[in-house]
Amino acid sequence: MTVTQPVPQTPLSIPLDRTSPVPLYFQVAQELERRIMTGEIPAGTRLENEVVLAGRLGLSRPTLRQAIEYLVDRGMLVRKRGVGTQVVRPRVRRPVELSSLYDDLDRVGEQPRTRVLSLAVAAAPDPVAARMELSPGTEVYVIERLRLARDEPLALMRNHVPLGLVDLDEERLSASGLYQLLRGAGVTLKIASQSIGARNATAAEARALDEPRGAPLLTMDRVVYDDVGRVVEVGSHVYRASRYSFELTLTG
Amino acid sequence: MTVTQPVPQTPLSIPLDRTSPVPLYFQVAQELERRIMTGEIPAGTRLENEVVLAGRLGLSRPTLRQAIEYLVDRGMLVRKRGVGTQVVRPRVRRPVELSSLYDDLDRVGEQPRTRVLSLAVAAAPDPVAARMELSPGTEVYVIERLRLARDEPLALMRNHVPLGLVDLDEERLSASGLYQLLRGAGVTLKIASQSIGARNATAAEARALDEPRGAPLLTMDRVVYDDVGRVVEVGSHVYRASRYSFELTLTG
DNA sequence: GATATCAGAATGTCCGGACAAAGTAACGCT
DNA sequence: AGCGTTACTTTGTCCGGACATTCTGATATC
Repeated sequence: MTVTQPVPQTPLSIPLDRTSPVPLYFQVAQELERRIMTGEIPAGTRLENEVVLAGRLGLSRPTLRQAIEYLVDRGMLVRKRGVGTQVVRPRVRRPVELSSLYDDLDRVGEQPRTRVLSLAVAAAPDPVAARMELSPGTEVYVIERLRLARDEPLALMRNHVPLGLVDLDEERLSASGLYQLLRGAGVTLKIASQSIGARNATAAEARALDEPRGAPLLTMDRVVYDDVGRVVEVGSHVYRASRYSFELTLTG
Repeated sequence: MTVTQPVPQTPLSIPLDRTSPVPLYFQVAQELERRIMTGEIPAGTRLENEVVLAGRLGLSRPTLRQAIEYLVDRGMLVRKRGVGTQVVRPRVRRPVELSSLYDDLDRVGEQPRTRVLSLAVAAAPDPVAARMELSPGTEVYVIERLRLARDEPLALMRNHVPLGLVDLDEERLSASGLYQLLRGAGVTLKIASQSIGARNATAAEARALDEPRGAPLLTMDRVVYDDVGRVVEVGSHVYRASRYSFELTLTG
């Protein structure tokens, strides 16, 4: 038989603030996440069983379970009935968030800039109207932008946004991302369904993106819904494959 | 002010089998999901409040909440404190699963076939070894396959699998997908981190995939971990962009 | 008439307890 | 020594209740 590896185990102690508006289960989850991320609790560690741990922290088992469940959902812990709860190797990236390219670049210090090529209110083309679940010919914002990072062109973006959600103007679109503006207008982005493909650049695209003719491009078509099921944005973007790729994390 | 749209509401009744090994909350969740998917409960419907509904179904509120939570996580319901729970427009696709191309094609009846181009045990190239968290030069399975759908070439796939997890041979790889074999060997695929990009085909790739020279290809690099954090597979694949795209759903 | 306050309704959090199911390991029998 | 059985540990499911927080709309006030 194989020798079972020693499984480190720590008697866990977490300070809780019962006067805080932050829920107790979330305080526990956050603190655990921090310790796992920093390596303070190394991968492979087995947590004490729920009953004991709840007792030690002065919490009820349901509350502690809620904290653990939160981390299991995020892929940081694994539970097995009859066995216990174990810390999984921390993964750098979270499951893809519903963020815009602008936010992504901004976060990693890539100095995003936007050049608004056109901004108009016009009838949505039929295929777009269909995806937006609007009757053909309904007027929507039509936005075409060029996104740059570190002053290098990165992507051509065409978006369609229904009227009435947010007031758009060139200045604001240049200063921040579309999603920031939507969120700022009280829209809660909830679900997006997207399709990622590839094709060669057209002559115009190659010119705009400073790529040679026939250069490979990544295409991304996305429909975004808010928390009440409305379509809030339809996007059709092309990225320079030489400078961009999609990173994502899947959980099973 | 805008006229608030009428919100349909249904007194809900779900038959429960308390002798079944299927948990009650899951019975409720499944039945609700079915009715939402079939349109029996249309989008926008507001559910009765949790207390009343739990009473009607003969369940406790925590149990009912567990069912609702499951569906909220899957993006089919939306909850708002002080307001209620509402049905979101059903989305065709679930958040991306950790499935292999073979399974995907099989499910939609695309008649997947695999031609094993080479299968060997060899030292992992350094970059691969690094991604697999193995010391340089460790021997692993090296697999090269051509995936066909409806007898048309679709993708070139190169995989690296550590030894000791599963015994691979050409026959079994031809008959099913790699992930099926791994799962069959008791490996629980848990988390994958992947990167999707694009580039032009090399001459050899173009030939194998029946594409013209310089055709755009989608590239996908993936590292898959199991439930105890081991790397179980590293894949580096190229797809014909003319015949394939990645579909995925994000939730925020 | 506009604003502030208040009551009602709904979900969010938390507790304590009970039994079931699954996996592990020790035990006892052959 | 090998094998099946049993006991134990641990998570999974379920119940009932209590109070907090947030949102909506009606009421009262200025």
